[in-house]
Amino acid sequence: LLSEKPSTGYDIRKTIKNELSHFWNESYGQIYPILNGLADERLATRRRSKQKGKPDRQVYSITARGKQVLQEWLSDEPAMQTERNETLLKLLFAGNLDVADRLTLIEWYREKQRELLARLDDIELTLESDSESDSARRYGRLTISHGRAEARARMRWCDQALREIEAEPKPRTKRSRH
Amino acid sequence: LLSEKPSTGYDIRKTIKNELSHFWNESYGQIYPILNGLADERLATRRRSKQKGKPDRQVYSITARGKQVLQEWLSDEPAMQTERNETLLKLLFAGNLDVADRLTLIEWYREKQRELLARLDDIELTLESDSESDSARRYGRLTISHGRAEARARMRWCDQALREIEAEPKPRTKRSRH
DNA sequence: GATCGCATGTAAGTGGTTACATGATTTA
DNA sequence: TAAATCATGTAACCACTTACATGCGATC
Repeated sequence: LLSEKPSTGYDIRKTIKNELSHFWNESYGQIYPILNGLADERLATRRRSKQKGKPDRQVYSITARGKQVLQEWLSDEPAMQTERNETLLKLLFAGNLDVADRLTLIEWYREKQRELLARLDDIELTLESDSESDSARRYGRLTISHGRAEARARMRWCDQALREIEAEPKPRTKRSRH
Repeated sequence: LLSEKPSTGYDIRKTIKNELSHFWNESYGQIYPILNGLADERLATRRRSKQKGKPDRQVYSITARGKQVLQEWLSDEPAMQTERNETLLKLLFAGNLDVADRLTLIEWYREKQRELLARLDDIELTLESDSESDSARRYGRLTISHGRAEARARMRWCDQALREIEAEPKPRTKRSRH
């Protein structure tokens, strides 16, 4: 983010929350120590900026060396994140639940995707107004369309899953005969 | 997994790798201490089983209390995982790369989705032959179709992204005039 | 003779969140 | 007057991976 503009830890957190939260997140507990580390390694410089009535700001700017290291990192193959989907994990063991709870699980997941789509609309607006560079705006739009494609695919899957669960053959258990 | 059948840590790792790796992963460093913890909390019992020529197996079985705790966990709303996609993160700053490297990034991602689809075919076969219960097989199939829906959506997005990047207006930089 | 599968585990390190501490100003 | 926003940071804790240690038997 410093390659776009000099920022404080607080700024960075805000940007991530407003514009990147559909595919990335960092907490203060990560951001502040990392910025310190960047300064130690001379990948960024720090400048204290005084304000009236507000705490001092620590403004970090990327250095030439920082830009170089960034470019090297960008050229490396991305590390694939370990996929984790707790909904699917629960679904796999849904045999331990009754049918109503299985449906609730999928409906909950579907609702989350709907919420994500709504949030993507907000992020898109922020992105169009706040992006520093043309390329950040252009590629930001692509991250949005990626999010939408995934969310829509998941919603369609939910619809299919709901139909299948509703159509499940009722197993005649010992209990059901009473 | 113990609700399906009694298993050792080694078994569990294998099952996760062969049947759940498209949406979940655990390493030995997690599994063995967790199984120990389950036994401590009386959610599972441990039985040492001797073998000829092979190390002893520690076989864990779920207890009644374990089944109850499992059902409670299944009934809770899933905790949504923090989404992280390093490809999108790199894409957002792709303005620092030349156009060829931007295309390479998306092509790499597309290839990963193709590989995932191939792996899903393998997982499906394992699942059909190895699943313990009917419901595990039925819901296992649903996790596969979820994976396919996501992978296909991402591939279509890649195709779109590649077209857009190729069609980008060439910015007339100072360097390009030489 | 090398490597793979079986089998259990630990130690060190990394990555990450949450809660806390502090405190002024602005907004509801 | 309660709360949100601005602003920086740390400590405690949790989650997770990687590498290591051990060792037999089977396969290539």
